[in-house]
Amino acid sequence: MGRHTCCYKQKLRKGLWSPEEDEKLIKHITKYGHGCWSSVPIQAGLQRCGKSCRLRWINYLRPDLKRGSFSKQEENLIIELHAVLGNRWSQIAARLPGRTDNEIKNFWNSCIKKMLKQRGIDPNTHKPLAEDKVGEAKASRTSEGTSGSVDLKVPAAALESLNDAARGPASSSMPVFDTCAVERKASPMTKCFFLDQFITSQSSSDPVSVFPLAQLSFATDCSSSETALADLSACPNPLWLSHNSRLLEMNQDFHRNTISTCLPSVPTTILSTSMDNSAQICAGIDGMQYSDAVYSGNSSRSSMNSSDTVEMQNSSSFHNDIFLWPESTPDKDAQVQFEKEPEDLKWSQYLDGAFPVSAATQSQSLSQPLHCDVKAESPSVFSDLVSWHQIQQQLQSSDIYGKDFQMLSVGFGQV
DNA sequence: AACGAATTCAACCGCATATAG
DNA sequence: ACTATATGCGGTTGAATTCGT
Repeated sequence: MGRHTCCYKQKLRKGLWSPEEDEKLIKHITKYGHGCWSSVPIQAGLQRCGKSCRLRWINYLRPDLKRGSFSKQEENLIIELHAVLGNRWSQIAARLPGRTDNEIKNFWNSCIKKMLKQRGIDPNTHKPLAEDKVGEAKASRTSEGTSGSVDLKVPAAALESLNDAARGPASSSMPVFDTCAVERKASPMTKCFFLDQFITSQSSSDPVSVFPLAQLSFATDCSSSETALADLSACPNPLWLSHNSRLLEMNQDFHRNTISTCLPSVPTTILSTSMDNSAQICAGIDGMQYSDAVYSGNSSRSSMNSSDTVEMQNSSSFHNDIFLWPESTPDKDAQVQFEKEPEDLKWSQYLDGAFPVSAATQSQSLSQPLHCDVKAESPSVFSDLVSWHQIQQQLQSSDIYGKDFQMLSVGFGQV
């Protein structure tokens, strides 16, 4: 345990990487992939430990990094996610395409923390600083009375910000979330569950439908989809939150169906179950207009390979932090892209920016923590996506599903 | 222009967990 | 089951850069 064995070896360079070292590492990974990180420095002729190579690649050299300053949306998302996840930077990073955990962590520590303090918000608790002290005292009193209570990190600040957003001009019909209601629901038995990806639709004739498009992501204190699901099964009163902490009012049918439909999912499965069950899993969400399908997620590493991730970059837009459906149809370039086998894509070409990757597709295919993107061992998702395209085309030609279908395609990954 | 303070951010460290043998 | 090794994560450090005087 502890320090990596290669770190004990002599003559290993430390400190900043030189351009020559970067070049060696890029060339090596471009040509061979990283494989076993501990062997990378030897094979690449670098006087570094594998760990250092990995870090350099992940945080600086990999081509799908966004770089540049954080957008307002990203900033808000980080704050909301932090309210739920705490300092789980890797999980937060998984929901911010092109950003690394290190980058987000630095941004949090250098900028957001300061900003929140200036606004009178405790960056740790996400509550107003003055109120926080009262809350602490209250918490200590209640904890004396309730042993073994669940540490429910209900994102009060996030909900506050959502309420602010909901009060905005673009969201007159948005639900105004009642933070008190959340607290009421937050009995010791309550747990929060998150859907990585779902879609809502609303028409005059149909009730709002919710399609749980991806796997159950995580619970506040669960390590995997499986444990989250086990918890969900045992939890009588779960709180459903979207990836960015939005509170979802779900009825019991939704809970039951989610258990049966949300587990390790591949795109075709998602499609079929979601489409088949869409009528059954209508949930009681009133007036919900946004979609959280903007970021997908593959937080469940146990069930999905990172290269299987279907990540969507919004070609849509936010207004007042509310997701707006795109008017345009899916990007045809992106479709062409996915119809190619990943093996056809030369990594070196990618590094050179040679092959045509639309902005949307770029983050789709490469937004998740790398290392798998280089290996490109699992083309299954691509074939699934081809199927998806075929179905999509059929459905579009039939013109039956109209806007719902458009929503689905957007949520599915803007393919 | 020069200096020190503040800030940023790449990289390191140590630990926990996963995996292979 | 146990041990050694590999990987990933979050906290921390410190060099480089920016800012203020």
